[in-house]
Amino acid sequence: MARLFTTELTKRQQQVLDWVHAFTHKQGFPPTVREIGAAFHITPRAVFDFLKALERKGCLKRGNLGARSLEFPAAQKHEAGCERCSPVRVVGRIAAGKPVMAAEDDLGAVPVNSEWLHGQDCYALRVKGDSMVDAAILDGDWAIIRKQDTADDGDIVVALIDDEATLKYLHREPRRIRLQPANPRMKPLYIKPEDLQIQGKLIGVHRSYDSRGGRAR
Amino acid sequence: MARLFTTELTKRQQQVLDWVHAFTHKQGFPPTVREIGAAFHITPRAVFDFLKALERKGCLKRGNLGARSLEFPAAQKHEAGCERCSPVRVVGRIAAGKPVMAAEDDLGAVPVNSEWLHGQDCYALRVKGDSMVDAAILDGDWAIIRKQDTADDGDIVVALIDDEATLKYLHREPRRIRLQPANPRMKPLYIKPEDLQIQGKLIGVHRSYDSRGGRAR
DNA sequence: AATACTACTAAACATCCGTTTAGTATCAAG
DNA sequence: CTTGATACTAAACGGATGTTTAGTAGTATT
Repeated sequence: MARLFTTELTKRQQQVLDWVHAFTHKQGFPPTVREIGAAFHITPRAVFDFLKALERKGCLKRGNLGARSLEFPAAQKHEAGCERCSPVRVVGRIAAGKPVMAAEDDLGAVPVNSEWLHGQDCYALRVKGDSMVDAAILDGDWAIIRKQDTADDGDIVVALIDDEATLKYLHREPRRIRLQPANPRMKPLYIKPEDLQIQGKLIGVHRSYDSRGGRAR
Repeated sequence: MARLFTTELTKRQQQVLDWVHAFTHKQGFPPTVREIGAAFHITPRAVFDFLKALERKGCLKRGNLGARSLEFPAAQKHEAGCERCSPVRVVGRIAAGKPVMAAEDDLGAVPVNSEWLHGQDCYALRVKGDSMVDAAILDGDWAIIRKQDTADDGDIVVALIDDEATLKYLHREPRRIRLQPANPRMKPLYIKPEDLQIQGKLIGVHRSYDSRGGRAR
């Protein structure tokens, strides 16, 4: 083997990537291979090679939607948001067998009113299922969670049970903990106090009603 | 002259614009006319008409770079993974005899995910009462409203009745409009179609839980 | 010397793109 | 009744698009 796999970019690749980024930011959409080619006085085929190299190195993703279908992973830029809000990372989904606190899933961030956070470490989870409907928390809502390992009686908490995270009411009983769903068709979960693992406490809920025409994909 | 120039969008135009915004934000680049057409089951030519109408009304700009060259005015640049927020003015309370659209009450602003707004004129209302509990909207929640004077059947709207603003489900019936609360203990309100004054449509909900476990202020 | 990656050119291909031409139908205002 | 806007269909045009095939040349590592 001649050369090992690298994620390092060559000077030329960096120039191309920079230009593509600049174009995308200025125009609101990525350039075509010929637009890139024109900027560097090279043929479409040369650009094609650059894009493949940049994709292999994880700098962009070539979609399969034809013209201009370039996607850029993660956020490189965090521009002027408003002062009153902070981006809160979305770390996963709850109540459906998916673990929380897993490796960063690149699910983006949700802007939350800074006043709600009180400067503490928070994260967001996308709610799945309707175990909390009676608490006015619906499937698809974003639950804003403050990281803490204790909570008060009656709080809505994120609890970890068998590597599954669930959103439930916390109720302490004499010799056990009751994790109560807010859904009459669901039974409470009883666990031993020493098995209780609280991942955080619910401090807020965000919901979006998307008005979509046509068919959702 | 038959009809005066308007910047108001029709219901259908609004649906198309919403879909285009959603696509752009999700993909990082705008859709092609055929992608829009596929979503609404219409021909490219019909989409072309919509884009021209939306351009005339200032909702977007068709570039001259061929495929996907749509630009959106206002602040919103759609870069993948970069979510931002915009401050949305709080203009009052609802469902308790207080008028909306009153003089600025200096109730502050709520930061809302820009993704939800689609660059359109929105405002926030503090919910009072439990007329919408079954729709998972509680007393004290912030209702994020998009200003519009029409809505689809089944939408949750802000309707003005005798100078009072209420949040209700909109249902059109043969000779009347039914404004339905989401609370079994409350009766629907029937009004004549010509008396219906829609102030906006619910696009989002924000809720904050107090640190003591109860509800925020 | 062999291997692998970089950095390109030239020409071509099938497909996809925005747009055009030519219509149909509905609605509302003057 | 006309005008203008909305909301579409059907078929087609020319050009732009990503990609492929077939190369050349240079560099760096093994």
